[in-house]
Amino acid sequence: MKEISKKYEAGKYEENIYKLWEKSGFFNPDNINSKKKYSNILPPPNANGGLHLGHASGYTVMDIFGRFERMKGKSVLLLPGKDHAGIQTQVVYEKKLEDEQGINRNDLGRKKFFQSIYDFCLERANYMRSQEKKIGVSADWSREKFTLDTEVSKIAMETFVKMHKDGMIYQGERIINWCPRCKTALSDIEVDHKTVQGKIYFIKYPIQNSEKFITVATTRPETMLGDSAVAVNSQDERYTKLVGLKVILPLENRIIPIIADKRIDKEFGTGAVKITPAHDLLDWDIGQDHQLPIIQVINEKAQITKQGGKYQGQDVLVARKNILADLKMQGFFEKEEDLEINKSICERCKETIEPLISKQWFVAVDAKKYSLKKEALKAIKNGEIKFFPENFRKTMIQWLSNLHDWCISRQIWWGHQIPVWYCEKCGEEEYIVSIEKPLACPKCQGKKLRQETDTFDTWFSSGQWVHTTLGYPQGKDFKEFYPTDMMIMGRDLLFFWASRMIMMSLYRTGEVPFKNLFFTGLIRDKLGKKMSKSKGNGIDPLQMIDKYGVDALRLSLVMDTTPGQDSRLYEEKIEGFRNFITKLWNIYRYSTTASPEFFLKEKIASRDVKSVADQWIIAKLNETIESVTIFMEKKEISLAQEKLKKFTWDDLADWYLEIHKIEKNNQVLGYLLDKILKLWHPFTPFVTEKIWQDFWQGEKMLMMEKWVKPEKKLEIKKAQELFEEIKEVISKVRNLRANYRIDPAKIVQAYSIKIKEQKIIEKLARIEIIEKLASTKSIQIITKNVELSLDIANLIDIAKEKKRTKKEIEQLNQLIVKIKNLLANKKFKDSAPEKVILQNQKKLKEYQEKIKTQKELLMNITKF
RNA sequence: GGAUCCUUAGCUCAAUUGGCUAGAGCAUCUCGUUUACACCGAGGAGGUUAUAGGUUCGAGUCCUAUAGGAUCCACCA
Repeated sequence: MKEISKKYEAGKYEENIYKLWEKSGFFNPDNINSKKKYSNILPPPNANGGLHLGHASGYTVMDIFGRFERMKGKSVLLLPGKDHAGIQTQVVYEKKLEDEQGINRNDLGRKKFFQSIYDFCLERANYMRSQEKKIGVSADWSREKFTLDTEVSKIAMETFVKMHKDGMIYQGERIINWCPRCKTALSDIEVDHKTVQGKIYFIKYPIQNSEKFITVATTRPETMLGDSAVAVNSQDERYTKLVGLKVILPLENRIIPIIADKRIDKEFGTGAVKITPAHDLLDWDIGQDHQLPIIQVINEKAQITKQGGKYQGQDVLVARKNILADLKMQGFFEKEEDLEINKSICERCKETIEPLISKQWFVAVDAKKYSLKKEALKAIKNGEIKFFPENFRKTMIQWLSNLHDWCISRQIWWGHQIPVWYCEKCGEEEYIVSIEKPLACPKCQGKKLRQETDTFDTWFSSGQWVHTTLGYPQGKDFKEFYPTDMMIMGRDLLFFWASRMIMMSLYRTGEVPFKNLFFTGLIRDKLGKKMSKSKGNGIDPLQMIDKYGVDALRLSLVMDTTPGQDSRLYEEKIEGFRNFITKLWNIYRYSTTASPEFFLKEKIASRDVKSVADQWIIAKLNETIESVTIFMEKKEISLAQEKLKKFTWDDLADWYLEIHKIEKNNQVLGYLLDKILKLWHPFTPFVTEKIWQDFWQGEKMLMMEKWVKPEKKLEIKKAQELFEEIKEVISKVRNLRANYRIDPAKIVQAYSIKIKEQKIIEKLARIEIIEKLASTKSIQIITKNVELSLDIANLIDIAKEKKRTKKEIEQLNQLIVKIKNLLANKKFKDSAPEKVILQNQKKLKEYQEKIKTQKELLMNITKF
């Protein structure tokens, strides 16, 4: 006989099993002959990265649904890809260049720099791909895409051209978030905020032709070089007289007005604010409304410009120090106070953001001809997309409602260069939007054209991921799989990505990109902290796979989780699921070692279901299949798994297998094993396929088996109740034995006037039923179909048993009163559903029976 | 300032959307014999579901308020 190891050695089989699946070709939907389609475009991870737990949990969910749908007979497409991740990758790569070669991007030049990142990403992508395969994702690798692939980017570029035609693109000098380290503009969403301890400075601005001052408060005194006004709240009585007067800007001696604006907070600082339109977002708005001059005093390297006079060339922080010193010397400095400041930082490199005026490209999100914002809102409000969790819909609606125009140009090299061309003769005022380089300038026929150097925001292309990867508009995949069924992502991508995909795909294709949008939560550590490299509290999924196997990791990532809700992960948890995998393995091991002729059974006949236990377990199985299927369809993975686990461990392993040792029925056992392998496969694909292959030897593959259905014909209701009763009797005996330390090896003698399933009760409760008991005293266990008298009266504490029984009677009495009252209540009868009423009636009967037997028992003990 | 989520056993989480005596796992305690499994089995202890009200025949679940925690968005001159 074949040796099977006691434990499932995951590492030994995983690679080969994945190869088996891959070789079969069924990851590719073209090889599945089915009219029913299911598609999920996988979110592309950053090509430069490595696999972390966030990816692992996402992929697990995607794969679970993918495998489930495939087993339901659909032609399933899970389309994988990689994202060039513009700024992030450039930041990483520049650091690498600096560290390894001591050079920067300018040393290489744009072309070489681009090419070398490209090569780097390609190499990393290979690595990343092998890691993704380890998770078990059943993705079609032959369709793998990269955001910079020509066919993908072409479609994304065409969107820009179309948007331009539709009047949704404009170029403008506006205030934007500038990262001095990345040297690029950022959209609002790419800016993070961080509270830091800082100072607020009070500076006196002298009023023209007066001895008086107006004091302004600022956290950034260096920007005063670019002030073009002082503003107060229009309702602020302290200052109404001053509005319209002029002040002399200290250090610069420029004359600027005092203006009134309702956006100024009276309570904050002195209620008077210096206005620097070039370096503050709110000041920019106020400056626009009051037509104030814009004076740029900070440049793109965060240094003072020529406009800043004697401070020119100084870094902002140096300039701040010098300016404060000069103000003090000249008597304009009033005081400083500590203040918590909410600093804007670059999401990617954490550098302090400088708001600057800069010429950038924008997408109008609410243009006349087509409103990205309104169309997306309409679709979402119409319920064209199902959200998991549902309340994220509201969050999305709110965010979209407040959406501002989107700055899409970045001054980095790693990305899609914007398809705009300038004529060298005509200058920047004239530009041509075209994917191909135009032959000549349409105005002057000049041939010297150069392309815009800016690149697109990464989200401009990844926001089109669904329809570009499917080859909109003519692609076969687009026609077959769009709109896709499912999209799964981390909840942090709700605004960044989900919203943009909805807007842009709707704009291009007229349809939403996906019908279901499922969010995973963040994976936190045991203490609920975010995992991060710097804290060193991260868990490496690959290490966990090596140690516990992928199936265990997959379970630990999705079980006990709720969509969109953060969850905690730690090794003990993974270990627990590894233990379950071992249990599954041992169910298989028992089945084959106990009966060498054992085999999996797809179908069995009613006559094969013989004993009460058989009937009971089949009924349990049916119930499990039913609810697991329903839960899966409702996308309740966690509940499905819980139900399955309970059946597998409690019902099958702990009860049915034990009974199988007493009364073997390999037909039923083979049938059960066939079913649980299929049910578990989406969740734990490796171990189930391994067991399956051991039986079928390559004849067929579990991955392609059909999802199971309950066989109601095999079910007999009566047996269920009886078996539950047998279980209860056995538990009661075990309970008594444990309570009174009766040696587990001791076979307790018992007498019975009424018994069913004698052999099972005898074996599992470790008792022996004999003709006549030696002792006249005995402890009784009474149920509907069983009456046992156990010869253990001399071993137990009678007083204690009496007390326990009395307590139970009391409890039952309370329950009975409660239910009786409920059933007597007219309102309850009128309004409660039929099902609930029946349930309660049944319950009442049960309690009444129980209380009867308990009373008998008490009487019996009292005799002693 | 606006919004969302969370608070259930010592710990981590459930509870099929308002209906069975609120369930699991881990940890803990007691005991371990069997034709799979000690990564195991049997049994026990552990709960006023954060607090206070309300709606309801019925509330962990719905509403209101309070407290604590988390997150997101906006603003902070």
